[in-house]
Amino acid sequence: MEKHLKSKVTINRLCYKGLDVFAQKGYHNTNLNDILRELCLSKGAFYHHFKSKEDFFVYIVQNLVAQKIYALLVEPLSVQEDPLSAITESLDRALEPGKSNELIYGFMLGDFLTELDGKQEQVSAYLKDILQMWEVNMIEMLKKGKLDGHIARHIDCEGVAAYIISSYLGMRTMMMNHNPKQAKYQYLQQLRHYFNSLRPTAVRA
Amino acid sequence: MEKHLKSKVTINRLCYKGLDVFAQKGYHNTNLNDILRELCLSKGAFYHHFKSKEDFFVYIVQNLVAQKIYALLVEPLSVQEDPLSAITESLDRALEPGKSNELIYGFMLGDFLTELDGKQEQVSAYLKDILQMWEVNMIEMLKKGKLDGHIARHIDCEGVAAYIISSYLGMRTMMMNHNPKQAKYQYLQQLRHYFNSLRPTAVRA
DNA sequence: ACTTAAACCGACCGCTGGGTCGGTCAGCAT
DNA sequence: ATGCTGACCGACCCAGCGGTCGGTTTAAGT
Repeated sequence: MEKHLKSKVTINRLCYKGLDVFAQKGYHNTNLNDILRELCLSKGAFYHHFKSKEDFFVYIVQNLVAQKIYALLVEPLSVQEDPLSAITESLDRALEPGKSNELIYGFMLGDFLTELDGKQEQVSAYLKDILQMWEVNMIEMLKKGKLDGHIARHIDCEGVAAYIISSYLGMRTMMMNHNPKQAKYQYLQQLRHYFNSLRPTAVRA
Repeated sequence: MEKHLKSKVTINRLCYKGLDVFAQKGYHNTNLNDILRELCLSKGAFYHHFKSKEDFFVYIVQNLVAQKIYALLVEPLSVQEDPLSAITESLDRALEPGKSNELIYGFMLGDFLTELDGKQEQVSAYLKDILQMWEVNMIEMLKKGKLDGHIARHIDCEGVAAYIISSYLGMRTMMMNHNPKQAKYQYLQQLRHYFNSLRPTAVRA
């Protein structure tokens, strides 16, 4: 195989495995040796491609997590006219339990932020950026929805976006005690109730 | 001072400082040496009273966190007839930024659960218990409120409780990027919107 | 074929931090 | 006085893990 390609393949293997392990065990609890052993790679291979564990993590966040969040939670917001429906559907899709290895990307942001806040300011800045990207896009869409008559005029779009994201991030912690499928169903149900309270009274379902 | 009393004092100092540091830096990021140095105590003193770091943490969770959660978030639910008002007020009070050292106890549960899940099953079991105590009490009160006509009959109380707690836990992550006072205000505002959607239509504000 | 450099190996380093252990000292009982 | 016990000290131990570095293999250029 070409060297260039081989390098790419190795980096990819490292990143996907890294994402997997980081998501499962958190940043501090994850050690490189475990990842390397599972991939049959050496310390040298790792430090040939990345200059530190932190660098590695940031690379993963920017290249895998950010893109997934965007594709799953940001981009779908603008394809529909009614922002509340768009949000509901995007979350529905994001919560769909895919193949076994599929990760629920949105959640990880919250987890990592919780773990790295305070310490590791560099890293958490990147995480915050991603969350904020989601938030500002949602606010934008909500405001647009207000103009189009999908949302009552007195509603505070910033507050709504923060509330939606909060509940989404928090659900992870709750889901650990419950059946995921049921939790998803319940969550979306309550989200719909909440959304109904945001609509102009004449349109309320 | 009597020996017995002196021991209690030391344990108390350790626990309160420990709670403080754990809440700020998380479990893994907290090291005993820092705590000990700040209290001018030695390793020996610590391991005379606690058999491990984990033991120490569990002791704190069971003795300080659980009680505070109960007093702040569980007990107040039953003093009022309308559960939705009771919940709003308890969260309002829980989110009130008290004295500088006051901790927002509810949040920590979510943080620790997020950090310790997977690994450290013993510990996270205790944390889950506390969360569940909150949840089942809330469900109970919601069901009672339904009978009393404060909540619409078709509402799924389990789902509502999970949704409330989720949003509460998740708000911590969001609040890190925002002004806490404004975040609290926005949060309660949206909570009220949501609650309005749960009331019987005739009573809806 | 020879050179070069990237990809990779794995032994090693050093720090961090949980945990140990022998010792000291104060207070209390006999 | 004597002995005992519980509170506490702090030097030390050691495992884990991030990071280093000299060496080896392999693919590509000439």
